Amino acid sequence: METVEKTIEKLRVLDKRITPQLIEVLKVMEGNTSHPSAGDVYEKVKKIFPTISLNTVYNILKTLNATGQIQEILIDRERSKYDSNVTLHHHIICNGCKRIDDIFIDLVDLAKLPDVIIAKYNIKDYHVDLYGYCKDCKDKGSQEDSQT
Amino acid sequence: METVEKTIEKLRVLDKRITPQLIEVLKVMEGNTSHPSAGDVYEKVKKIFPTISLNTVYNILKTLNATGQIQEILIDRERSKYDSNVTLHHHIICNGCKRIDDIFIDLVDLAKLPDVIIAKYNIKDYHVDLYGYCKDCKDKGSQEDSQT
DNA sequence: CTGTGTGCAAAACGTTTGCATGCCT
DNA sequence: AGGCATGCAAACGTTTTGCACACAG
Repeated sequence: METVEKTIEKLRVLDKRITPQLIEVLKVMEGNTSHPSAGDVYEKVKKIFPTISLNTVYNILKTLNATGQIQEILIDRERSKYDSNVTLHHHIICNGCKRIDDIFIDLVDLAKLPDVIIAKYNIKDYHVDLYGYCKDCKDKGSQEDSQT
Repeated sequence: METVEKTIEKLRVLDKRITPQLIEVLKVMEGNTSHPSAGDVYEKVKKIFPTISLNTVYNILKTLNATGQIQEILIDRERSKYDSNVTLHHHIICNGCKRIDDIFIDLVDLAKLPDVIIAKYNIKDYHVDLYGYCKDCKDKGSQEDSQT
């Protein structure tokens, strides 16, 4: 998403009601690169807006995702995470602590795909997930495989 | 995974007990390219082995995944899917019907990653998920976006 | 004023856990 | 015979649903 203000404008155009709860969620997500879960967002918003319900956070995140302001990340089986950056980028997931870092280098060459496949499916989007171990986990020796 | 027989041998080496339930799950997975969920596997095995429990299917799939015989796929938020093909390949997900097809062309050029990142994380593995619409869904006009 | 968004509670769903029993080795 | 795997039931955590109320437009 862009700034809170610009996002509000986009939502207004889509006839969405601009509620204080929505604005708080936007503030939490703006520039947030930590890929928070719905629960994470709820906890943060609750500090500023104590009466908000988890359900409302789910509703707002669903709307933001459906309208393309944010992107739902399906990497952690236990809970969805949300990415405020909807531009093309990829993720590196640490097999140890499960943290998700962003990569802004496009590693994919769609031109390698045969025309048959391009024609058969309408590829609109793609994600690359790289799996490894982050520095912290390497230092702690948390790898379950390879070099001791 | 390879053939049921070869997989059994690998599991035997790992001191896993070869139970009839395990064998039935292996039979369901062998050569299966439909990326079934635990529930799907359960339903199929139950036809041949009516007393098997869903829990047992979960246990077996977990073991097979942990030992590298199959691979858990985290694409569908609602349920894990399992891929009997553990060789490097990617997935095309239909935004309409959510079916997952396999792509055996490697689209990724890891060499594009700066050495800094390669050194920082130990990239061991990567997945590419392409999103589009399969032929069926295109014919049905199920796209939610673009060209009518 | 109208109806969408909120908040509460309860339900739903996939998955995990606990435990007694069974059967592979 | 010993102990891991099974099967049943209950628990768990996330997400969804239903409904009355509130407030943005």
